[in-house]
Amino acid sequence: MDEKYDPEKIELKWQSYWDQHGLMKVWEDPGKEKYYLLEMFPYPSGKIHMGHVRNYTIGDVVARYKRMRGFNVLHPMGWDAFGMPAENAAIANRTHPAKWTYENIDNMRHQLKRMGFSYDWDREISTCSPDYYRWEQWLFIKMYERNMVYRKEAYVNWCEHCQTVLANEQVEAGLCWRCSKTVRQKKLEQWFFRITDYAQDLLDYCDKLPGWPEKVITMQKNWIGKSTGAEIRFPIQNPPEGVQGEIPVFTTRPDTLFGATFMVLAPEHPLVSKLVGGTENESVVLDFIDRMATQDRSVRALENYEKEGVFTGSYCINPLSERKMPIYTANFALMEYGTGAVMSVPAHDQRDFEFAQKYGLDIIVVVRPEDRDLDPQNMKEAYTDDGIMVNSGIFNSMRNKDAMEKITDYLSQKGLGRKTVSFRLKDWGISRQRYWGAPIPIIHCKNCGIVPVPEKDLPVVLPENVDLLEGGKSPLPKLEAFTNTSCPACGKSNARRETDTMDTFVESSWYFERYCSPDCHNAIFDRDAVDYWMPVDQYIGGVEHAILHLLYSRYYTRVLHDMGLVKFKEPFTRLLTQGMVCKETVSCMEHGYLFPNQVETSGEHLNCSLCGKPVSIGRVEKMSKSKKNVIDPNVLLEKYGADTTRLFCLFAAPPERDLEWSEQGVEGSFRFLNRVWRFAIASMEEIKDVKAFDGNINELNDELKLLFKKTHETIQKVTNDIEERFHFNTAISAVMELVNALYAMEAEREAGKRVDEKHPERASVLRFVLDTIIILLSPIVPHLSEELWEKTGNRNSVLMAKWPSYREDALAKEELTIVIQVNGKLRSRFTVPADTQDEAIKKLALQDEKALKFIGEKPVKKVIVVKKKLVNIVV
RNA sequence: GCGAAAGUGGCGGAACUGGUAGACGCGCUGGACUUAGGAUCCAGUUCUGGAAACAGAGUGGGAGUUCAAGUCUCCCCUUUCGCACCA
Repeated sequence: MDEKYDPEKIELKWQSYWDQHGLMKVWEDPGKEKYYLLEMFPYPSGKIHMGHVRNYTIGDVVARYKRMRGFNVLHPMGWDAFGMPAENAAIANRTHPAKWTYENIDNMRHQLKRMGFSYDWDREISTCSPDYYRWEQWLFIKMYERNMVYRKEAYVNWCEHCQTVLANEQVEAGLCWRCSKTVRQKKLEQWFFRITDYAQDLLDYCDKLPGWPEKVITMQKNWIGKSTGAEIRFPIQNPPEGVQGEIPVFTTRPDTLFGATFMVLAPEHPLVSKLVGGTENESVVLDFIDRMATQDRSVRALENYEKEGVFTGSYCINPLSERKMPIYTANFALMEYGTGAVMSVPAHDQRDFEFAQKYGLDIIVVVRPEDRDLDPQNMKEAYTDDGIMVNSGIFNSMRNKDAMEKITDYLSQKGLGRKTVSFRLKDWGISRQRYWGAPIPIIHCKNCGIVPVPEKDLPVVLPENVDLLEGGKSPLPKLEAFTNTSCPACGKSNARRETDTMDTFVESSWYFERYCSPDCHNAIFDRDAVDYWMPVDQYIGGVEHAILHLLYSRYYTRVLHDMGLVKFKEPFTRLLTQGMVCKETVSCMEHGYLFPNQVETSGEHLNCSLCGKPVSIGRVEKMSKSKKNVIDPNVLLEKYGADTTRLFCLFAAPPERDLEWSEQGVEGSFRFLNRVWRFAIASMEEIKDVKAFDGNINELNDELKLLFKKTHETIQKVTNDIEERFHFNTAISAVMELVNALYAMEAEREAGKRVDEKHPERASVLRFVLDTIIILLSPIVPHLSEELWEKTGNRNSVLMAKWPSYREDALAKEELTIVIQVNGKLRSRFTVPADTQDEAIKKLALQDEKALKFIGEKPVKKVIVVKKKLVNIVV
């Protein structure tokens, strides 16, 4: 009976067993408490990588654990299947994005199944399927009806050569990634979601998400970026014909208004071209605007970016000081923030200060520190701290904090401004001029304007019979069979279908609701199912989605809530952001980065397999194809199997931290599983027909009693580690200790130290210990556990087993080790029966030989007794 | 620049509310079993001195609180991450 541990054999066996017996299927069961465990669904790029493996392993352990704790666990998986890589691959490989995507999905599904994850595959969804996106289109129309969607002009990265829009990551140093021509900012009519309507609510609820990592909450708050201040209107002096007479600005420092000496408009500000139209400044200004438009946004955001601007030739009037302020346009003013106009106060704002210095503009100090005066001539930088008001008319000598409010009040009374807030968060632009996405369900009619597609005509199916164009331009606008349509409102046939598709973040903003009833045909989801399952109890994914995906999902949930479709506002009760999977990089002088299999060992040295030269080991970095420090999960599966891979992912680091990949660590995990396997197989005969011990511990001898107690301690430790902190690494080491204890016991027996007869309860205790080890390990290494569970004579899948509880009596210590410190330093220790009183312990400690040695002649000043732990003698 | 997190053996990492620092694993050293083992089992492994008993030092650096500090407070250094012309 010396069966070897053969991971592949048993893993395939149990995967098909679970499948055939439908063990992973779930449905609503009002009699059971639900637990919705969700991992972020992947983009079907072709293969799963170690990041997925780690993410989904963590999730699977929790899902299986919660299930054994009696919860009705929803644990679904699907595909975030729209997006650009499919288009790129399609062009490169002369295939179709749909074909490419579905093939990838098949491959990745197969890989995930091979990992043994406990998904209910009947709930699988692909966002590129019309069954899915028709409800996204439906919701778009509902949002349109509620004025949650609107259209406005916005800038996109545009490559004139390829005639296409580019995503930010396709712009490399201001150039098109494909043709290396200059990318321009181009204005296009686009669709937007009014996420800013919810800015305040999204911010407020940040503090009502105790199950979220602090870090993510902070990132969300920063992203929403609320600031309080005032909107102030500056009249324009002699505005040209047909131009609004004033410039509204947003400022957080209304107290410095008297110090505003010039105005800066963003280059994109519509007023700029109007002000210079027909003037001598026109060509200079327009050149400047044009130059800014061709600049890559990332270049513009670079550190130490030189401030630069031009005078428009116009002036506006400071509403309080009545000073004539020149109007500039400059690169540091952003159209997206506030009103796109800045009242510049060089004395009290660093950017304005630098700009004023460069262009010789006036600096007026209006806030001075309490202990000194400021001389504008000699200032080296702006003074941005608090102080006392000066040069500010009736507000002089106030504290600037007080003046903020007073000035704002004064402005409101005079109708020159008002108190307001500004958010950094912008409305969500969802238009993509791309092919592989969900079509926006809108029809443009020459008579009726914008008309939503009627519900009965949904879905607007993305046509599959298209030729993708070199350069990445969407084929949709030229596809007449798609664009030509009749208007649903007036019936005229000269209407044109919208050809923009939706941002893929839209699909991922509600997929978790769709999982509740993935086959629902007559609604976006089944109301009862969503009421039962949602919200998600535990969401697990990478920090890279800490802002956009999570914020959009929170926003979408609010939209659904306000439409009365769901009862909750927050979709994810608890969030875990797992760390990255990292590995050292290896590179060769000649060949650059090397894949792990391009490195060969010769003696002590590591050499490049291409040229034989020695390689250098680089820093530990996130696994990435470009750095070649990747491990293919398939290779691990072949060599060690799914259980070892899972075990190592969990053991090497706690989930929220980065994990450093180590081949030797994987070996160690494999070795541990073999240890468990061998012990179980060796004990099989002995325990097969025996019931697990659950009797009076006093019936056991010392050896068995100790083992029995240790087992209960392990149950407690593992349960706490998983339940409270998801610290699987310490849970695993607790089980390792228990396994080591089993081996130690056998070693002692073999060494002949215990010649006494076998204790009558030995088999039953052993059975209890082994059953426990198998159950405790089963969420982590489910296949091995199933196999051993079966082999040791248990019935049913270990999935059906109940998570063990620990017996208080078995945890109770009989003896305590008391530590003796002298002046805080550890000097000695002794054991006492657990019920020894503090006074007695103190007495024993003061008699302790070693302790006395350190006390010597010195008088004892004080003795501190910490219950059940230690005695500190102060001399 | 602002904000957050983290610095513990040769390495990955333990140490719950201040109370035995280094669990568990890797690596290394020695031994056993073996034709052989890179398999397995056993023992050792923070550093310094010592054959050992034992003693001293020790959680990035420096101060402080405390009977007692990896853990709390202050200052500094380093690393990682996030934000960064946000008016």
